[in-house]
Amino acid sequence: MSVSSEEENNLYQQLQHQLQRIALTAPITTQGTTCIPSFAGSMPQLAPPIKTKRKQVKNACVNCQKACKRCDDGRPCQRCIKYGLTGTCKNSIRKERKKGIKRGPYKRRTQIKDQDDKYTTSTSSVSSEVFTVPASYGQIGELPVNPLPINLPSISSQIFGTQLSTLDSGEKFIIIPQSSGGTSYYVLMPVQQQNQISILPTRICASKDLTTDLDQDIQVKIESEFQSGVSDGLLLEEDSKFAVNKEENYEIIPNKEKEKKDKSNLSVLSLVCSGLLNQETDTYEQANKEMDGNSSQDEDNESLKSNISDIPVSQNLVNNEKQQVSEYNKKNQILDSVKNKIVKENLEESLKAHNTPGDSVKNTTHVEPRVYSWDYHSPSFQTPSVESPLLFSTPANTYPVAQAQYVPIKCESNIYDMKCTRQRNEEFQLLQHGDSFSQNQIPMRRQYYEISPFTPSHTNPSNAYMVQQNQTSSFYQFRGQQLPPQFTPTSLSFAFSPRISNKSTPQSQIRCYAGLSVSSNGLEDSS
DNA sequence: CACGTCGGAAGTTAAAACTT
DNA sequence: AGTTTTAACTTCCGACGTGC
Repeated sequence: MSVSSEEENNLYQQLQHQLQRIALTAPITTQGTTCIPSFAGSMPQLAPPIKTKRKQVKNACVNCQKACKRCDDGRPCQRCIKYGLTGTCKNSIRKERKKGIKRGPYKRRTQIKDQDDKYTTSTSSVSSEVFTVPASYGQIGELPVNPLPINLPSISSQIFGTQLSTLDSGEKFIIIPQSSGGTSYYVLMPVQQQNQISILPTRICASKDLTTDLDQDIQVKIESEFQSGVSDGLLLEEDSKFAVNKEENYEIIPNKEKEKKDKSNLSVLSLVCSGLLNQETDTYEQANKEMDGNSSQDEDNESLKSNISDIPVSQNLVNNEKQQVSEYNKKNQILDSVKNKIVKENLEESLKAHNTPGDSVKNTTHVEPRVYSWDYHSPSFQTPSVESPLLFSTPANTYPVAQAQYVPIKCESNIYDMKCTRQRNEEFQLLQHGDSFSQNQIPMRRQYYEISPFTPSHTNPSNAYMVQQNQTSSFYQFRGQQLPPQFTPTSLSFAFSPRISNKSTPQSQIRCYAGLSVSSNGLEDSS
């Protein structure tokens, strides 16, 4: 089924209208996100309905081919009928593809492998395998899709397939399976961690363009030091939480020596060190604000800010990071001490190399301020953040490591209401694109991230899963106590799973979509 | 306004290259 | 043998020209 531009625009208008209705007006504070589209202070914006994947027939008729006009599968096709060319409306003959043409060695594979090495870690812990892939958000059906970077932890097969599982870290999650080989995903339920702040960001986005030679030099030196002097056991689980956006403009600092065979540990270390080098004080200030007002840390930040002009930027940040990392987990202390030592040594060396004689370090060191897209902290109730990945989806077979996805979710109740009403349901059905996709709808009536176990829908012939309305979930409870209501700026509306029932969907057509909305306080939009 | 032409962007797909 | 990458190949969008 093809959708004309006019129909497409109509659908877009409908969806935009729906989102306008369900959007709540509470302003949202962002943290300078650039990797993820910002929804701050406004209703969710759909991407303009301009670019959609063009549908075309496998084989145009000779007349349409000659005229370079749209054809259809019918013979005669509609265009030939219109112009009275039914007699000559036949499939065009396709040229046979040339054979025996030699190609050079593939290039992209090695590049991607390098990136994957940077983005992933080789630790065996389920909870620590986090990496980032671009997912999709935006509209339903054929409406535009934009990339949304999300964290996708790999998940071990022995626990995959259960409906409610607990990670080593104590976090609970549910599995949302897909039939027929589609990419299943899971929803990770944040566990409140009392008196503990997640210091290490689960991913770091640094602008590659701003990477300085100085930092790279330091990083490379650190790697070599670790390779020779640090045992594998120092590579801790928390380190592997570093992951980076796979988008082109947001990469972790590239290594100079990329082609080493066993890079896993070095990659982890590289990420850790890069994070330490790159983190900005402001980032922590924001993080601390999110973390429900840890006053002592706020003071520390103020102190750091006041002194920042007196200390070379990199060193200042490194020390700051080191201190916090140590607080975060004592297991990192050894690692940090070594890093710190190396960083200091290399910083001094680098500064000597970069400075002209007689200049002070402060005046001559040119360290560009890092541009952090966002800091994504482990989900917690202290940090409901607009930066949290809201929606998720990943094309099947595209990211083979990602069998599951790691997404804090709040579904807005309005979405559910929209689905319930007959009229809107019909609209929604219109928005479904042909038979290519099925629906995973995750309605929510509760105030928070709570989400009930998913069960297959018996009324829907596809592989859709819907929540059971009357079930009460224990998710988002901490030690048996219901968590108090609080502001939650994010929400999820829809998620579509690739593949549908017994229809074969080519890999190129496997896409997922979801809609975005914004809410506050879990209140329903009464309009 | 209808229709023809056509450059080239977008999409498809099969062979080559690569991995397991 | 299976998967991924690449590029040959096709479709058709959209700009433009022409004629009625």
